[in-house]
Amino acid sequence: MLYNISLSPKPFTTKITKAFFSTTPTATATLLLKQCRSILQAKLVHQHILVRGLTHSVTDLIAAYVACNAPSQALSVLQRLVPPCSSTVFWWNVLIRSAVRSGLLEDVLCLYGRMQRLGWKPDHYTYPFVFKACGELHSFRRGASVHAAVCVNGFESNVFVCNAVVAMYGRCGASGEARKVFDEMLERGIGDVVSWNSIMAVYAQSGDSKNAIEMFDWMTGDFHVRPDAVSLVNVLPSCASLGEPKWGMQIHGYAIKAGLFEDVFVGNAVIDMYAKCGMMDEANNVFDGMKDKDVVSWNAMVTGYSQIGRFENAIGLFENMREEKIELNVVTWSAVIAGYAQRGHGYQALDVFRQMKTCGSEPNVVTLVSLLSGCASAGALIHGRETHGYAIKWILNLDGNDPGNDIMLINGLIDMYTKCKSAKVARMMFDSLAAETKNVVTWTVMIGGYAQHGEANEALELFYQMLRQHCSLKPNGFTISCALMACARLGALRSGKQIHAYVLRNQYDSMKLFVGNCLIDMYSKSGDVDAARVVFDNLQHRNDVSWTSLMTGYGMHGRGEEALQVFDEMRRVGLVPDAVTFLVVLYACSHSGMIDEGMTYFNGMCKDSGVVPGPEHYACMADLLGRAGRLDDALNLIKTMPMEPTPIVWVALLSACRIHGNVELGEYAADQLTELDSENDGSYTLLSNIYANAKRWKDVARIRLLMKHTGIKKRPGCSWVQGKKGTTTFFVGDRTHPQSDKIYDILADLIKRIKDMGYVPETSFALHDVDDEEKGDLLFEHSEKLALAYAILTTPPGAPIRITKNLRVCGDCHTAMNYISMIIEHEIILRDSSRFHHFKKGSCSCRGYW
DNA sequence: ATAGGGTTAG
Repeated sequence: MLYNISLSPKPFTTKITKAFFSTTPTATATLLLKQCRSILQAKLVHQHILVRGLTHSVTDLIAAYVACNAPSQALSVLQRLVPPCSSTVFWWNVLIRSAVRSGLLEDVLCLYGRMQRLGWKPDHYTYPFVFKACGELHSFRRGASVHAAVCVNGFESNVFVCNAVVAMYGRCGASGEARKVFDEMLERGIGDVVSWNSIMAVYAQSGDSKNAIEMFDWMTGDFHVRPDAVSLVNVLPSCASLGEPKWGMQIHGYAIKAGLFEDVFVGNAVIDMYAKCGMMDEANNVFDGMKDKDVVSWNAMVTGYSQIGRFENAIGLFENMREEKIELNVVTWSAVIAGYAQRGHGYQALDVFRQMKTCGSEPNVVTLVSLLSGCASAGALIHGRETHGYAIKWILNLDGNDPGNDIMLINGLIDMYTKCKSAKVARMMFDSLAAETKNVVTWTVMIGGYAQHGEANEALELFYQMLRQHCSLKPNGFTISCALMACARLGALRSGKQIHAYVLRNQYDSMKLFVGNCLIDMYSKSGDVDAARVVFDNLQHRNDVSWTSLMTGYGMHGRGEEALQVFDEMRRVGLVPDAVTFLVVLYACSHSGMIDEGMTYFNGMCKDSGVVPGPEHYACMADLLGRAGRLDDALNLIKTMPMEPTPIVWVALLSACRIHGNVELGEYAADQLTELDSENDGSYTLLSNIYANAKRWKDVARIRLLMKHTGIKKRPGCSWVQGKKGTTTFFVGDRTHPQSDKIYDILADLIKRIKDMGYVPETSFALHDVDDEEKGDLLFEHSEKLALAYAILTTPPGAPIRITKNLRVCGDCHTAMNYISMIIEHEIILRDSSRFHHFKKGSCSCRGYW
């Protein structure tokens, strides 16, 4: 609080100054004050005035202190003056203005209060400054009370004051109040072009593009007010955010006609408008035609190209800027870094960052945050850490940092660490933050990080914690999407439904499509595809993701016919299938044994829809043919691939070999995988199982040794049971559950009973070379069997049992569950990594296609 | 008054 310091100069005692001032009269004091260039000089003269009692010089004294940038000294003089005193309000205004300019907003309000307590009335100069401060402080309460004072003191007919009121309400997020004041101005006939600009800015900043444009339309139409450059620059961003260029083009034309286009600000705003509408050719025309370009013009072009994915053009322009020696600023660098980051090229982003530092440009928060997102998408932990270090240095070197910047950086860091598989580090950062520091994004990146990282349980727990602890911090659409993603992973139908209810109770209008699609995905993957259908049918707007999510749901449930119906419907409404859509269609066929249909779609996708099959599509076909036992056809198809087969293709063939016990082809596929340096733990397990099935124990041992040597560990199988109180997790051979003994007892009893019914353990699904008896035991410790026993223990009779497994369900478990479903009072709904298995009285919905 | 940044779906 610079302005509260009340300083009286201490007596000055050097001989020289005494000698210098001893003969100076009042007039000389005034003259000297005008020449003061430092606080020290002003203080000397001040001292002299006090000693000599030259009271007439006080206004000059205040002026001198203001000129020497010593507002607190000026204030201390000012405060001793008593009204009426000519020109004093002027000096209060000068001080208030300097406080506004230095960003000392609270001081502005203090000065405003103090001047009134000392008996001065603010005037039409004072109020705009005070409103500016209220606006920047986003303090509606204080702004409104000053507005009331304006009305009481009869300033509501002053156009400057009223314009400031409009802007203040806008900054406080009260566009309705702003509009009221604006309308009153129009009624009084005192509105000017600045008033129109102000109300347009209010709407533009609150994201109300329609109203912003409507105001522009009225202004130029019914009211015949000539817009100036500011009007255009205010309204153009709103045209862009409508996503269609109709209004923007009109205003572009208007700017040319009105001769406002020479203004570099207008040109830049037009470029930006076209760029945001994705019309880079138009933007380029404007850019080429501009006489004066500045760095903003270039940057708008660079980011425009970068954001529509024409990154080569963006980089080209960037190179041009360097050639033409345009001074690159921090925005330019950040935009290029962000461009690389968005395309997942984290390493190039880092490289540009290094160049930036060599060029002597200082990075800011935006640069660092962009860089972090690049590291995140590249999974580059080491570079992420380097950036972390830089961020710490950067924060420490900063004075007067905006706290909003800190949290931005921290959010970026948390996101980077979760995406670089360091969820623990991320969580430590998250936990070390004070509750009031965290914002919605902080929670969302942490929840989303867990959800995507396979720790979906943690994600849901954190989400519920957020709901419980932070009534003031509401989850936004992103948060909801992340939480639903976690439910989808776990197959947590109950939690998913709760979140669905939460969505219905709270308004998530702006995010309807995203949240809706996540709900479809959640219901599909949690075993209730019919609920997914209801959500789908109730969506007002659907996009390709909505359709494919629903198809995935039908596909996972083996309801291939319905999936294909959805596909037809999707094309009927005019949506064009893309690579992902076809992948989903092919999987639906594969899971339902619709081999001919799958072949037809695969063969026609390029011809009919122009989608060239990629390795994923070939992998899916290998899966489809392989499951059906047509292993040679699968191999032949792989051989016709126009590109090198990727690991997933060989894995598909290998798993088909596992199902059909083809050792020779399996070895071939495994060899191909080794050649590709693929570190797929699943492929070793598959090959080992193939050998075990053929009773080639030496080879089983060899694989086991190989895995040991290369340090590849089998990803532990893991199953989740959905219960009333949430999710319970079981790993292979898990004995950590408090009711573990009971669980194993139940399981042993079940196995005994189904053995009597004819169940024979399929020991080839056990990984190790041990005698048959023991292998049986290992099989019984598979996580899905433990989960089933626990579910039987805790589920009320008649209620369905829902289990989700992280890997594919093992063949033995599948058989066992089929038997078990005959002797228990529950249906078993098991979801594994690829599809649903709905066991009901001894039969499974997958009909052998799994 | 114009340009850049962190979180979401198949």
